[in-house]
Amino acid sequence: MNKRDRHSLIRELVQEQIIEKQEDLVRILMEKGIEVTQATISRDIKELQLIKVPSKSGGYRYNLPPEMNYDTARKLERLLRDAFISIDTQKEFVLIKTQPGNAFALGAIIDSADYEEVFGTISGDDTVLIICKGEEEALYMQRRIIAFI
Amino acid sequence: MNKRDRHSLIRELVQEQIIEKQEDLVRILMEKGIEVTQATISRDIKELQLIKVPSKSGGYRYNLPPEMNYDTARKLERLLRDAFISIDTQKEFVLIKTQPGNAFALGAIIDSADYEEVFGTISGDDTVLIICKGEEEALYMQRRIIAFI
DNA sequence: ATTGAATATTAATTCAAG
DNA sequence: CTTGAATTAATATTCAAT
Repeated sequence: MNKRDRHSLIRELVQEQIIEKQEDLVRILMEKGIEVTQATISRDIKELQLIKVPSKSGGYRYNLPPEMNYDTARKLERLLRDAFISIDTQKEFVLIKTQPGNAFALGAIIDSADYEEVFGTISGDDTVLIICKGEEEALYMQRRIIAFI
Repeated sequence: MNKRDRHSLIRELVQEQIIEKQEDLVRILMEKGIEVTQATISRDIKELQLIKVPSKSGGYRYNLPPEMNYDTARKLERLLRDAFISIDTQKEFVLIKTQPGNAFALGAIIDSADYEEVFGTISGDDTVLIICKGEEEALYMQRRIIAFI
């Protein structure tokens, strides 16, 4: 099993079960016949940006990173509904056209949302260029943004 | 300085500065003339449910607990807009009246949101009773819920 | 109930090595 | 580039003491 697969397995596991510590993952993976050490899990957790959350019940639990928060999402939604004109992708780029004067704000929100898939954004007056990490990511971002409209 | 004050100071600090480890808090508090040990900070972090977030830039950072996520918030919003009839508080209780058949779903969402202020909920067919941890908390919950409508 | 000192446990990193 | 073994560092807990 390669790192990529292990990562997605870990993502699943932390959602399904209560993982209190890294050794729990080591053990569960071992039971599945995947041998890794705590060192690797520590690196995986860092790369996946999993967070360790103190739970109400007194223990700890690893979890997926928090989604975009409600306020940010609402802002994005409002802005897109108000000012969106068009969206298109080309290779690893997503180009969003907005009503004049709105692109900068849009770019700022997208930046702050800190999407894993995004390398960076450049905003003008009525255009935001999102530079993604690849073509696939650009298509994904396009879908995500369309979902807000 | 008592625990309550220290807690709110810590909340502020993690928002203002990048706290990479518990010792950072020990040091910062010390500079402010507040002497605490790492043991206490560890307990504080557990009680405040602060999370340790691996940052994009490679380090770690303590942060406030994640807000309710977008999907949950949207569900709550939709349900309240559809089915909300009234809300009232009495002591530590918040009573929400909904269109028949909707209270259970509403209770479930409020439960899943895991509000710090909430002790538990009881849902019937058209009524949700939220039992809060106190009177103040009930008023706060009322305000939060009204904000969604 | 809250805390610190000491300790135990857990997590991150270093340092080869594949 | 990815990993494990060993190590260091960080964090949680225990055990008084207040």
